[in-house]
Amino acid sequence: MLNSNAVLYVDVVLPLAFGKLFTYRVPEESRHQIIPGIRVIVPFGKSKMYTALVYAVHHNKPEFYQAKEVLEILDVKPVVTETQFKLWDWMASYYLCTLGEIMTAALPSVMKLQSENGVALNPDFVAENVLLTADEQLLIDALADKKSITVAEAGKITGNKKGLRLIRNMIERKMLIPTEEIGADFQKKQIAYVKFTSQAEDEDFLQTVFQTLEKKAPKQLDLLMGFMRIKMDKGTEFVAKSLLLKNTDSNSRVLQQLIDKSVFEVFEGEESLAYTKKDPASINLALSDVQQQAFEAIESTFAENKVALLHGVTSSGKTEVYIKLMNDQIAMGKQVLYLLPEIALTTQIISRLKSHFGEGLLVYHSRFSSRERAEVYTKVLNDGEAGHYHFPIIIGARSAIFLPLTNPGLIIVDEEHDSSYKQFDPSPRYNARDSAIVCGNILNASVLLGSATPSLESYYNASIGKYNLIRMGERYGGIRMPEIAIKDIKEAYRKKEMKSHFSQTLLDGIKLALDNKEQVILFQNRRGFAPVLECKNCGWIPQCVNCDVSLTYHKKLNQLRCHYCGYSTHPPGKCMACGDPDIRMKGLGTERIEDEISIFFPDHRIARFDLDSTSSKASFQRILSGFENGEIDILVGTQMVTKGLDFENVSLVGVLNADNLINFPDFRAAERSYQLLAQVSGRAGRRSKRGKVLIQTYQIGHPILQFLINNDYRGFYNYELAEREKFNYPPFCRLISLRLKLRDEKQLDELAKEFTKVLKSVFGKRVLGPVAPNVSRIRNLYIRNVLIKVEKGLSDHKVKQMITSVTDRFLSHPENRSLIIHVDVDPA
DNA sequence: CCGAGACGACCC
DNA sequence: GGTCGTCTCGGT
Repeated sequence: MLNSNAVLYVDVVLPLAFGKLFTYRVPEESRHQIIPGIRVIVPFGKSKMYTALVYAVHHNKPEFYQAKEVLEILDVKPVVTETQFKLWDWMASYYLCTLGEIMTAALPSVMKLQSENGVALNPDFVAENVLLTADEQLLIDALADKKSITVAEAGKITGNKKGLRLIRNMIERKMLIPTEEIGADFQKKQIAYVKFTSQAEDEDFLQTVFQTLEKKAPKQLDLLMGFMRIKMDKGTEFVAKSLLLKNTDSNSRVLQQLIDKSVFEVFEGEESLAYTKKDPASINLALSDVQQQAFEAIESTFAENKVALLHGVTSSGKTEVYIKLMNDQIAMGKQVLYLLPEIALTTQIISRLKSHFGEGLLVYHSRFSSRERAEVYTKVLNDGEAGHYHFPIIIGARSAIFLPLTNPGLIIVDEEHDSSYKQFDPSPRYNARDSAIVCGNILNASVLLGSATPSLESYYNASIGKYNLIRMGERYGGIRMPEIAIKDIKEAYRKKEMKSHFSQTLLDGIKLALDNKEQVILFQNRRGFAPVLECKNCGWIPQCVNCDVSLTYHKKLNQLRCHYCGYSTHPPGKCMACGDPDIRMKGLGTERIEDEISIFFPDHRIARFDLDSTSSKASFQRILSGFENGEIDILVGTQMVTKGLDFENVSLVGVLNADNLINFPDFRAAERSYQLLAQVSGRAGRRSKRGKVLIQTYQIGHPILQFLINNDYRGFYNYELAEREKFNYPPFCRLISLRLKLRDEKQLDELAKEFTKVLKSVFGKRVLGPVAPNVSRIRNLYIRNVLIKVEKGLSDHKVKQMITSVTDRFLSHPENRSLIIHVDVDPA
């Protein structure tokens, strides 16, 4: 129990990779404001301040050091709830990371400003009474006309590297106060709305306007009628200007004329006003029989407190089922978290959900700025007062699992097989799908995993009864599964049927589709133009200077680029090894396909959809809507085209080379290939016509491809499960991967061997390696991997404890200090 | 005798 | 993970 007058201390989480909490003293005057979950500013080290998170409040004076004092309290109520901390604790112990790393991942960066913290002049400070140093005077002068500066700027102004120390001192002496961005309201995105003037509310006035317009200005009349129609539909007094103009096919000149006539007025308002919230009861979703059955099976699964795995083929109409489930949760006054892979979060799916849930939908993903994310975060945090949610539906990518939900009834993880749910770097290396299940347990929410191609783990869990499996085996509305054909390119080459990288069959197929005014997707899982340049004479291949990979040639930029560290250079005019000018391009990237296909179809519009062509938010959207609107005939893309996009008019999907997928040296290669190819195939086909998929490969007999042709997920599952059992891989064991990094390769090899030896002394033959990974150097750090295969049934907690103690002990030896060890639990 | 770079302890 | 103190080495 907290005593009312003894000194208070707080244990705080710092947004750093520290495994422990830090204890600070709470100033007497702040004692009543301190509760777990709020943020505070604390001094750290000799010259730094951090936004820290209060984890615990207590009276235990630290024995071995003098606790520093909390400088500032930033929140009135917790920004991290008790249940969130439970999830954080689980993550930290399961994924072997620190709370600080989780804090860094969980809170939008504007909520944890550090040395970028701003400071302002304390209005209560009276300069006359104090003797200022030159630096202090400089800062105070600077603040006189700038209102606030960041700590970093302060350092520059004073030319003093110890800007933070100076500022900390000045804060302690009440000269300055830290400015805090959050709470000082975010700039809400404003858009223009149109509404009637008060004059136009009058029936008679409106009648007159109608009469005048009818004769002279039909365009204005259309706009007016359109306005009234939308207003009626939405049940609001105002309509977003952009929406009005778009829906009435009008323009701002016409609108201006009506404004001049005092019919309309325009005002600026928050963007979210544009959507009206609908009464869930009013949403009448007509589910098909299959959908209805799935819906009911899911509901009864939830009643059993089990996880539901919805296996629905592409276009089976899973989304309708989701919407129905969401609706029910809203009706019960609960929240729903809907997770999707990042690149599946397109406007397509968002606007579809917005049309159902209106302003009740919040979106959260990494294409948002930190500020926008903080806005969503606080909205979720403050929502749900008096048991009512303004934003019951929250849709987001991986990191949305960290949002401060208070009463979720349901968490949906769509495309649950997608490997982007797993964070690779930096730590926390968590899997949002698995975390969602834990989160569901903590918050007492049901969890639904959905996929057309479930991960082996999830399907296995369903087969042993841990999850309930719900199948939706047909495509919605009678659309047939696409016809998948395999083209043997080895034979095609032999018969000279290949034109550059396209078989004649593929070219014919494309031509047919285009002739029918249908669209084509060409899939190649590699970006750039040609993966490598190679000297014809000596075989020299340009390599990255920082990483152990060959550079990829990008034609448009005329650059050689490293896809790992971003290094770029000009392509050499001649071989750097032997001087021979004959340098050839080898291999195949999306850019080259885009280039070459335009030679065969010069009159058609071709676009490319990959990481390079979509780097900006705008270009991403431009290409998507261009394809949607039929302005693009052929879309060439990497796996980006496979995620969550529904294109009505695509009749042919071509996979240029399935081999580099299938042959990827990883135990998940087969699973990934199947998933990727099934997903990309799912883009083909539409209501009236069966879609076609043509896969070019050297290995026509590969079992994966056979299962794919027959749309036989179960066959694939059984085949792959047997492989996993044979070689002891998940789901038959748990994997923990350790990545060792060091600048010096020779030393790394020695340390890696040494480390593995220690590890083996504890884990025996569960330890494999060390091995140099495919890419064995990134950003000048050499890498070695060690893998631990832990059989099921072994105490997870103990295993992790042992790993931690082994690594800590190993790193505590002075000669091993520079070694970096990254632990990756359940690597993707 | 000084400055630059390397290294390791410590951060509450 | 970053910073700061300390140490060493090479320069004059």
